[in-house]
Amino acid sequence: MQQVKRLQELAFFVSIPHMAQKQPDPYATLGEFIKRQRELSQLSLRQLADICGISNPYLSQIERGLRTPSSMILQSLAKGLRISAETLYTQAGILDPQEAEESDVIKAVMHDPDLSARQREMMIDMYRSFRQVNETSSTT
Amino acid sequence: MQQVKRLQELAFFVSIPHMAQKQPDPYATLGEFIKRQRELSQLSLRQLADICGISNPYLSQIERGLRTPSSMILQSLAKGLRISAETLYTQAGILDPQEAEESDVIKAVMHDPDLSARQREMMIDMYRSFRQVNETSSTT
DNA sequence: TACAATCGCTAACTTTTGCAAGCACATAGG
DNA sequence: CCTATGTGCTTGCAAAAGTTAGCGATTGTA
Repeated sequence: MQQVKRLQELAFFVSIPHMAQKQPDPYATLGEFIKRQRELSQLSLRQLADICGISNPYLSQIERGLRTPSSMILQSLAKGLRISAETLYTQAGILDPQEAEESDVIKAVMHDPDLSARQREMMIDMYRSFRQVNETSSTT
Repeated sequence: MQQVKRLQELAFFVSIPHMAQKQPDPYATLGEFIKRQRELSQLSLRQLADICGISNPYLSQIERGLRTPSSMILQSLAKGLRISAETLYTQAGILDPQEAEESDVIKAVMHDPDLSARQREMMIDMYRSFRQVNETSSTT
């Protein structure tokens, strides 16, 4: 139930510009980021909208943070802006940035679709324990 | 304009189960994949729905491919299933597969310089056990 | 048998997404 | 001056997303 609240907070953060002060990034909201990218590409709002196959009023609303675009629209925007979809998702606060910095083992475990959630958790715990043990024993 | 059509095709592909024959993956659709993950985690539909903060009928519809979840719902599902959001997006056909590079857990473990040989062995054993358990339990 | 709890699903509803039509403003060109 | 074409924005509206209430079926338990 409290997850709902977290979702709402995320939504709020994504769509409302002045909530962006949390991040040091000057283009913190998804909309601002997209607008910035569009302007860097010298594209007008309509041009980008046409390229992406979405309507121009809608793109306008996205840029101003009035609408939260769906996954597919976001994907389409990523293609239009020649940007990795992951970058866009990260900007939108949808993808975890720190995940990229995790160790390869953890990443691999997280990505393995053949393990259950519990099993993944166990393997990651195990891995972290090993790392910790090695840490302390080497500083002896 | 033809981008619109591509979007629709993607939507169709994502949501309609029997369109999934294109992929060799037996859990090709997002819904099937989520269901599989949920069952691996021994969670009932309602339990996962509660964890993710969404309604159970909606999760049911997602699993059956009747609804396309938004980015935020997908993210929430990823968290609930302890799986990388990227993996989920890739399954949904929203992220390119090569971007998410499903690196092998064993390979990652083998290459990790911070683990001892013994620790590597243990992790790989553990991983193999899990896989085997899942194998037998899914052939029910 | 009956009562309670859990499973997944259906139906009806509210909310949000995304679009078509059209507004106001600016820069030109005839 | 008047049309033309560009910019971004506002306004309803259809179609999806997502929720609440409740169904029938199953399981355990008294």
